[in-house]
Amino acid sequence: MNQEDAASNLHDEIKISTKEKIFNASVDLFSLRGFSDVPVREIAKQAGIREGSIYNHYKNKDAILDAIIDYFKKELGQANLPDEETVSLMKEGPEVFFTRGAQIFLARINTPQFGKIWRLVLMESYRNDKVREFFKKDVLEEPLAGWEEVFKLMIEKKMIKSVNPRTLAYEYWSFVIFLIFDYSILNYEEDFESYLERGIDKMNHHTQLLLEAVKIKDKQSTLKF
Amino acid sequence: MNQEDAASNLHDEIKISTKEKIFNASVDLFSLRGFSDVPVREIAKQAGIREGSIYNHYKNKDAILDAIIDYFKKELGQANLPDEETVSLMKEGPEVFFTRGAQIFLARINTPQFGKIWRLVLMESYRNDKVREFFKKDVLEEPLAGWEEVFKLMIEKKMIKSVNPRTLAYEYWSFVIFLIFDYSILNYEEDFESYLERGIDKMNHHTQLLLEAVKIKDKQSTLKF
DNA sequence: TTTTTGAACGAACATTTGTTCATTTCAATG
DNA sequence: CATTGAAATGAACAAATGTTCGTTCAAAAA
Repeated sequence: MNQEDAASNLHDEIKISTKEKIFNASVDLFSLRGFSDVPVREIAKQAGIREGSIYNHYKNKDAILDAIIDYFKKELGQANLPDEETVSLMKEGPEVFFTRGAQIFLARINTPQFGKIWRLVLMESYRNDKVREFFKKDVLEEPLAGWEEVFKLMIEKKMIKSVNPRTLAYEYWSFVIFLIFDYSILNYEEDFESYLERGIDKMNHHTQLLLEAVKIKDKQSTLKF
Repeated sequence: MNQEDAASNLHDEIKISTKEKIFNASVDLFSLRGFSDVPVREIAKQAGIREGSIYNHYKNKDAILDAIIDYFKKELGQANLPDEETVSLMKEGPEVFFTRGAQIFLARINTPQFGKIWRLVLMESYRNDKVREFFKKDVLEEPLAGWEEVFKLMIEKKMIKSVNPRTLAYEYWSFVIFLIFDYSILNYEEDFESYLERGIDKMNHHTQLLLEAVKIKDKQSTLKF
């Protein structure tokens, strides 16, 4: 326990409501073993209550999953850069734009909860219609459209060659999704934070290669990896 | 029913054993709703038998999943190009190599069963240790190592710039995995065959962009998309 | 035809599941 | 202190689950 936690326990005790305990226990268990493989009784046990109490706070088991997805959706929406910042960051040139942009984005989603819920979302997208719809819309389609705009703008500003911006958006975002996927299946036992650190390196490699393919200058730069 | 099927039914009637019926029903149901959400009774129903009969052919429910994975592993292993062909195909130049290589590979895995089992593998990699190990080893690590060798060879032959072959393998294969992932979550209701057709286009776009970044010639080719 | 053998059957079993509800607990309010 | 209302309890329930097993069936072997 670090100093801050100790202090807050002594003087400023943080009350975790029963509802939050249920929520947190569910995130832990669902993300590890999947929604349908976790009995309500086990959620209660992990939350330190009895199974009946859960129904004082959530209509049923499904409502817990719904709440988790809603929470994630909200948090994810707040992690995006506002448009003005996007435009001003672009003036620094494409390399800086992507490097800094990824840094800022990752810094905002860097909590252990996020790593767990990512895994949960990917898992349940296969079995739950609502989760799949969320994934399709909020994680794939909207970001893809956003990145398409970014690349279109870069082309207009002659920062990169005129290549179909849809293709570029796909190239960029599919790699992000792959990294999330890779984490969620193979590296979820690792700290989300330490995975993100390695992820940002991989992302930079990828972006550098992508820019190398679409850069306008004639001289070939030496790739540094 | 096409001519071939009709003919074989008339003269050369194909007997589907009960074990195969159970296997096929399980592939259908597991891939759609996930292993733990499919009751043994429903497998039996879909196979046209009673639940007790299943245990004449499989030790238990888990053994059915094991059998499916073993089957998939075997089939997937046979889909790879032998080394000699790889080397000879490489003489045609990188563009042809990737285009033809992808064509050949996809032609070999182009069965409806394959599409279903891909989805099943991705789903169960989250919940089943054996499936995850298969995925990690046979779907990620081994192909990555193989592609690293390919790129290393290309660099030695001065077909492409000297960029870390590991990075290039990762760039190439992660896109393949992304396509499989995309299919398994969002497009699994579509024909696997028709998805593969679109997939090969996307793959070619990706490869072309990747080669653009590592090609040796000074003149910049015009990307056709 | 009789015997044998393995598959199919389906009732039965013990567990486990999500959910309900009458009762108890307990802290805030009067 | 007494009252109140919300939260917690845990026994109980029906439904569903994976698996077992004595019996029936049918086709091959004798």
